[in-house]
Amino acid sequence: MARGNTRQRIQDVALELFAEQGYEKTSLREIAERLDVTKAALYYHFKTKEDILVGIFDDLTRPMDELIAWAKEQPRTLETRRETLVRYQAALAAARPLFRFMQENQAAVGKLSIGMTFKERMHELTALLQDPDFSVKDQVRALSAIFTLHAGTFFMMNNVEGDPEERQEAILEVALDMLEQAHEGR
Amino acid sequence: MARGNTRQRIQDVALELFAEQGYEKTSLREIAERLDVTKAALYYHFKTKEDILVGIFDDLTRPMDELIAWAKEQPRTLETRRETLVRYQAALAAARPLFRFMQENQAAVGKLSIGMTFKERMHELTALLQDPDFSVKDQVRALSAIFTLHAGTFFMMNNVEGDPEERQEAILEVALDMLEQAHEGR
Amino acid sequence: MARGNTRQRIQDVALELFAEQGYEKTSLREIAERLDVTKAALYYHFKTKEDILVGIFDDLTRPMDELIAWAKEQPRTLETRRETLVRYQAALAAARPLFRFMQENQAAVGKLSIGMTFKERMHELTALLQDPDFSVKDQVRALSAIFTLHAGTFFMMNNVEGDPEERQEAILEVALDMLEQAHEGR
Amino acid sequence: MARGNTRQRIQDVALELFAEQGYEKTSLREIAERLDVTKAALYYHFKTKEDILVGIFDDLTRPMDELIAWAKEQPRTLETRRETLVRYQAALAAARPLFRFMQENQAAVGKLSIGMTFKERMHELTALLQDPDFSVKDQVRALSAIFTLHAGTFFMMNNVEGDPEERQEAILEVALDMLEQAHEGR
DNA sequence: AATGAATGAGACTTCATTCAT
DNA sequence: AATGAATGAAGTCTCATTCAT
Repeated sequence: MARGNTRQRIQDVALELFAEQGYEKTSLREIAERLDVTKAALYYHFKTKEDILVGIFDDLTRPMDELIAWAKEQPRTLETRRETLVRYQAALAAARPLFRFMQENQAAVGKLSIGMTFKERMHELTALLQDPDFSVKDQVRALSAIFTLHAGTFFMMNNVEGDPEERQEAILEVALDMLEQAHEGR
Repeated sequence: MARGNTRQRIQDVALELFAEQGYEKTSLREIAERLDVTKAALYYHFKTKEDILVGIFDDLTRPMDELIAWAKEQPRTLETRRETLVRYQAALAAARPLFRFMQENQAAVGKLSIGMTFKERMHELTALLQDPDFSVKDQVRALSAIFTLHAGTFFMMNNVEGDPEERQEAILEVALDMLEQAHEGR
Repeated sequence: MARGNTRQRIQDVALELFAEQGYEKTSLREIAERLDVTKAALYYHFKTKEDILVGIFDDLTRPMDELIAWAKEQPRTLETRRETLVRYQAALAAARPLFRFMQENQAAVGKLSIGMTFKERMHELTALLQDPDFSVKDQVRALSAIFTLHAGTFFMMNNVEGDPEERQEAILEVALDMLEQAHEGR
Repeated sequence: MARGNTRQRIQDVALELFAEQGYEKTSLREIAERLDVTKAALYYHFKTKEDILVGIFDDLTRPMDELIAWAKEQPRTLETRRETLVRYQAALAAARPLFRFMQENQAAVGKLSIGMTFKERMHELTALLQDPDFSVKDQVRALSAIFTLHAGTFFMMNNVEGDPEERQEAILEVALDMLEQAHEGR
């Protein structure tokens, strides 16, 4: 019935299942069944299982890539870094299943060709928050700012009170505080 | 020939491989080969593959359980919480492969019977750092202190300069700072 | 090459082997080899080993079901019951491998989901031969009529002389005699 | 605690399980567990799994062997045959689990070295009921007498009313009637 | 009289993948 | 754009059996 969008639908369902059960634990049979297609149909659209994952990454990491590209062109100021955190939190919220998947499947995906790409991205991003004259402690602070956003988005849900929006705001504030403290050098 | 310690050796090798490649990706054949035993021998010592994992958990989460037990008996003061963080970092370092494994295999392990148990432990631990009159932001700070330790132990290695000890010290300092800020209510 | 009939061929070969060696003793490898297919091919057509058996039952018990259905609609007279025995002997001959299999594999099959279904069928069939005012002895006679057919079809081959047809006739006669004696109440 | 009778206990438990689940489906682990011994202990008393079965047969078929031996020495009269049936029903009742097991596991046991032995026994027994000048129909009758006892002991329980003793009596009566009819040649 | 540890064979099952149609 | 049929490799697990102690 709906036609031409099958490729997209495969990716959607796949990501959902990968995030829920892990990449290894999710079989193509499951994906196909959920879409009411045969396994062979998946192979019309993707060359391998890994390819489905790569496709998802290509689509969903774009916001992050754009964020990195943008940040690289800005002056390395506190203000830029604040904005980077703000945007990163938004990216996290937007591509939540992808990030959740990546956080929970590092081991499984580690050896796929995309794995490195992701770690590289993380590395680039965190590097942008660092300043040449940060002390070790300040470097930790800057990094921790990023991870506060991560942990906040994925783990705090059940451990902290407050309505979601209030919580998200608080998380961002804490992350920004850490960034600032790194810059204050104290 | 080697006698009596086979069970332990299985657990050691298994954890190593699970951490390296993920639980799903690691086959019993691999574990057996590495130990130069047959697969059937594994089944003499453990009823299922999952059982191997459970065995590992039972052994390695003891330090964490003891930490929680200890913290529960202390007065809920800043001083107790500082000490909790200090000890937690040590526990993290001691059971590093286990924690690395858990961090990277949440999806795969999520549905095993141990999953919940671990999340419960985390919940209890983080709850001990919280104070009834913390603002939402302070709650985030307290939680972030724990995750700073985690991220510091597992992700910072390649992203922050300095020799390992210096780094560990810096990480702990940052975590303690966050805890203090939560208590200062600022 | 051969096409479309694989499912049927699997069932045929499986029943043959099950009857010959028993259900437990027959491995899927054996079935596959005899068909010159891979084991995996079996799983394309049947979800489990048990499923193969269920498929066979569904197909081969139909004659018996039809016999029961037919008998239920008839008046409960001696004449109907005579006809029931006649038809049952024919059904027995037609689905001989199935019945032989069931007779020899009761233990193995007892716990499969079909087991009960079969016992129920037998129960229904034997009930149709009983009359409300039969004495206990006459009830035994009616039941024995059925079992004479069974025993006759499967055990007498080597124990009784005469050519097969003559034997089958004699078996039926004896069974009918017993039925009549039950009705005569003597 | 109880000592020296382990061999017997193994046989008892084994027969129980074999009868219940079939020979193939019953594992030595199960038997050992039920006895609270290790599998290796079974091997102290029996050389193989099949050996356990052979042991059971050797013990429990004795009554049947004695019955056959006795019958062989008697004159081939109707009276002897009546007595043979009476004694056979008693033997059936006494060694019920064994017979039930044999009836339900023919396929599985068929190839064991004992299998033939049992069929031979049955053959000898049924032969003793036959007379040289029986018509085919009378041969069937004589055979059916035996199978009436079998069916009566194992299948009629739920299909015929009356208290057990009454039922057993009726079964025997029917079997004897058949035998007599064979002799009457009608 | 029995155990603890281990093995080799083989069972059922699932998976990603292919290819003619 | 997709299916039906099949495969080869591999996985988890169970079993009967052995043997030093």
